[in-house]
Amino acid sequence: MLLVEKMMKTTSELLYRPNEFAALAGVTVRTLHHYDRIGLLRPSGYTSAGYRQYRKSDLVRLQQIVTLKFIGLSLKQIRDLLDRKSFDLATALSQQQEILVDKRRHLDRAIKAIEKARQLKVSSEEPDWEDFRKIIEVINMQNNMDWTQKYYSEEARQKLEERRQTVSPHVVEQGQHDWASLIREVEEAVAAGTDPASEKAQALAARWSELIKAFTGGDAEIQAGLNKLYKDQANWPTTFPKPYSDEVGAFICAAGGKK
Amino acid sequence: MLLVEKMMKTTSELLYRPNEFAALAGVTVRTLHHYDRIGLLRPSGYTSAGYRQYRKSDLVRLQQIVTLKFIGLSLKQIRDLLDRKSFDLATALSQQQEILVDKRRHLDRAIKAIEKARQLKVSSEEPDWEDFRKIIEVINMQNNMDWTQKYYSEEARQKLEERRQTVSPHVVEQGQHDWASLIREVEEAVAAGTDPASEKAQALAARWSELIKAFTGGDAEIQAGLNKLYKDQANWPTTFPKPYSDEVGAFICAAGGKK
DNA sequence: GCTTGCGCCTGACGTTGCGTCAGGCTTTAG
DNA sequence: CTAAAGCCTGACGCAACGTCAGGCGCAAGC
Repeated sequence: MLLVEKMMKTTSELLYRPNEFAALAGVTVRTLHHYDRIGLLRPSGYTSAGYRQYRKSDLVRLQQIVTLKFIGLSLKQIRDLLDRKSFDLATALSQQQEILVDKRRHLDRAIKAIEKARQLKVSSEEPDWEDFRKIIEVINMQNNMDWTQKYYSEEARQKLEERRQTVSPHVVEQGQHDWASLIREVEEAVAAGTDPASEKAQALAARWSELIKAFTGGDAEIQAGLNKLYKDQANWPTTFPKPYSDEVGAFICAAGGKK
Repeated sequence: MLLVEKMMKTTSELLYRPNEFAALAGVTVRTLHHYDRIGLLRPSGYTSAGYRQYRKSDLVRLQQIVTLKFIGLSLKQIRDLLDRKSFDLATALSQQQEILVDKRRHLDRAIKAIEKARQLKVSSEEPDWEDFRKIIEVINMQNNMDWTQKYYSEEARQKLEERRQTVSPHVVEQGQHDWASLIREVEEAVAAGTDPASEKAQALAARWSELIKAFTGGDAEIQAGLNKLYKDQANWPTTFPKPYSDEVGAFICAAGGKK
């Protein structure tokens, strides 16, 4: 026992106490406890009193942990990676990158939604919930595909999914923008009482068809799903999962858009 | 009792059962339970068997909840907002927007870090942890100011903070990029054994000073803090919070960089 | 030798927003 | 009338620690 303690003292220069050690990596002592308990980072040893002792080699590992945490990996993933259990870094990195990009897209949309909502409030003071909700619907329309599950057959949905994966994010962004502006224009046309038979309305309907084609990739099955979607909208209790209003749909229909 | 049940039946067209109701807003029944329990969304009533009953007015509230959740508010915040307890929407929105923008910055940096790490791996196959860590340090250098607390006086830090707020994100991005490339170039110069007195070294040192000046805004106090930082690096246990290596610092010093 | 103060330890509960059983009614479709 | 849905209430689980609470260990000053 005494011998062991003496040995530890002879190498004491290399040992850090929890406080110091944690500070070196910018984490808390509690975090060290946690990592110890879950087996992510075990101290090099314990004193006879149970104090944790760390050394430089532990610091390297801790830094790796912090680094991987920075890019959003879970502690479990980090453990698997560092212990080389069934994982390789390259795969993990590319997967994680995709996940982060997805998250960023969500953030972008949320930020945009707030932006628009704030613009609205400037003019109307009162937070018009209906408008606010619509903004977010439109922004999510093409990206958040949950509502499609109700209308597309499983195969059609898979096709759609494949298409989404082959389409670059930029194009999706573009499409989203196109939809938003087209719907806005149609709404304006409706508000202005434009004749659905007029040239302007025809042009709008043509653009609508174009977008639908671009969206579905010309797949008949998907278009059928869209038709079903639109019919159901008529007795929809609220407008929630509806990407555009009845008026807009009716106008386009009347103007001869294939919808 | 019988009367109450009858009344409910007479208005049964307006009532939704949990399943339907949840589907209308795209949430799960469990979510409704949760919202009920925490008092965020109480059903309009319960049947004698204890079944929850919702109506359209509840749906409006649920949609508001979903909408606010989309922009990242917590359920507690949403409750306070909808119940108009001490909160106003305008403030909440702008605050939330800032938070989201911060998060997006973090994501951007993480994505960039992964990007660079992957580039590294292409060339060296093995994931050089040291390099990987450095990448993230450099990316965070100007943005994640935790380490500055150790070196800057409180006033100097505040100045820095103010400067950061007055500087547009684009400029920060640019500066970050400049630093990264400059440090890389200096590292190459060191590796190539470039003479610190050479013209090339002088040019590098000049650029260095420029960046320091741009970074500190020419503030003497901040520059003093940087000097202190650099001296301490000599006996730093690891390179963790060091934005650049000893060699780079020594080279710039030798080449006459002011720091 | 004794106190003071800082640091260390081990539980153990709190947080956020539900998912996921488990066990037992109720309602509805056939 | 019966079986299949759907509903209910607990209660545990998750991620990554923060935050007590209660109790030692250790070095320094008296």
